Amino acid sequence: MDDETEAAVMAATSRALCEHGYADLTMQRIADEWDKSKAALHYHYDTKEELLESFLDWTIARFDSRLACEAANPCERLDTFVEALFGPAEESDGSFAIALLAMKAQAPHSETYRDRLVEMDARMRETLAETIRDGIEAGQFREVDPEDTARFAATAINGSHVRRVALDERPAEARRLFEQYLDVTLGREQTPEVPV
Amino acid sequence: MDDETEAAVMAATSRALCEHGYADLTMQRIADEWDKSKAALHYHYDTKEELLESFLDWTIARFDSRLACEAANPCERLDTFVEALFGPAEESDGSFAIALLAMKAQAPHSETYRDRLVEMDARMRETLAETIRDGIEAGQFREVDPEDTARFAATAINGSHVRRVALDERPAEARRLFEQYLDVTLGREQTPEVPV
DNA sequence: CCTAACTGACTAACTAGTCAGTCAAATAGA
DNA sequence: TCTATTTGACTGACTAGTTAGTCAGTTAGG
Repeated sequence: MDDETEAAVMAATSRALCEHGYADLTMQRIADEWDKSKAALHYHYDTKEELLESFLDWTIARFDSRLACEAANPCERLDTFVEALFGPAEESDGSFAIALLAMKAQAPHSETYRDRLVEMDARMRETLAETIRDGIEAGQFREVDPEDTARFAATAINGSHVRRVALDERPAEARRLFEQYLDVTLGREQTPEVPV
Repeated sequence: MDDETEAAVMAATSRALCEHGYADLTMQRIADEWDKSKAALHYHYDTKEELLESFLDWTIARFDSRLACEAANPCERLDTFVEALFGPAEESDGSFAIALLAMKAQAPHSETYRDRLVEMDARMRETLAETIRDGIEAGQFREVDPEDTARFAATAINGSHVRRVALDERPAEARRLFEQYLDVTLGREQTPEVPV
């Protein structure tokens, strides 16, 4: 199966999942979004389970690639991070967040899902912790515990994610508070007078 | 329908939802957990949708009652809050968190769910903001913005909740970081030297 | 002509919801 | 008080519709 076909199926799955939700996600609906028959779907993926695992992999890969940043400056790297998580792409679309939360909610019932989400989280935290370590070493950030700070930041990101999906809260609001938290905690910029 | 019956059905729904997940939650499975027939369920609740809306109401009511605290001291009220969210009940059980996240993930596809979750969140944030306001007035907390701080705290709580369900992370870990955040942000206790 | 990609029609299993009838306990009538 | 009737809670069997997955056969390109 070529990459183009895979991408088309994954995009169709994403659309179907956003429109109908995980509970009402059927092979027929994915096929409809793909504009092919249900049997064509089964030609490429033996079972629904197999398709959905591929979809989780694809989703995580997209997430990883968005977070990738080669900048040397820790501050800059953090900005890219925030931009990837709360930027205009997230603001307008939201399908990514909806699909990902659907699978997070399914994690307690699927070891496969859970394992991959744990891996994805570990990678994100490691990226964050490393950036914080570098920032401290460069004298740009305060001397916080990098692992703890990364974990709490990840928790805040997870929280923003749920709120965006479950409460339909604007990512811009979450972004403002998250950046404020980073500024205060890491001692970036000028005014830690009245922190939040 | 008496309260006892309702409680039994709600508990059965909770068990079925935790065991099978929202996607595989059927009237038959709820009935099995209740040890009654599927028809008995339809005798009390006309449709599955009606039953699940009742279940969300019941879940939110349980959440609210857990957060209730009459203490006058803001610090104490905050402690009760943390205890209710991360305490031993949450540590051992987890069914509450799993069920709630299942419905949060479903929110984009159900206005009813979304409305109720938004209300529940507003109540939680208002409780937090008021406690913070009182704490500032009493000179116990730093002069932070109560609404912003409450919103970010709520986001961190939401995040801990997802991590507990999706990543199977221990609540005790989340609690430690959350309390550290509160201590530093609100200026509780002694050492804001090396904040996280 | 061969093969990869695909279709439409099919099946077996499962779904929400219905319905006629059961049964015990409450209620009413004498 | 004894009996007749009603009522609320429930059951097992049923229906109509939907689901994942199969399969024989079609089609287009090399």
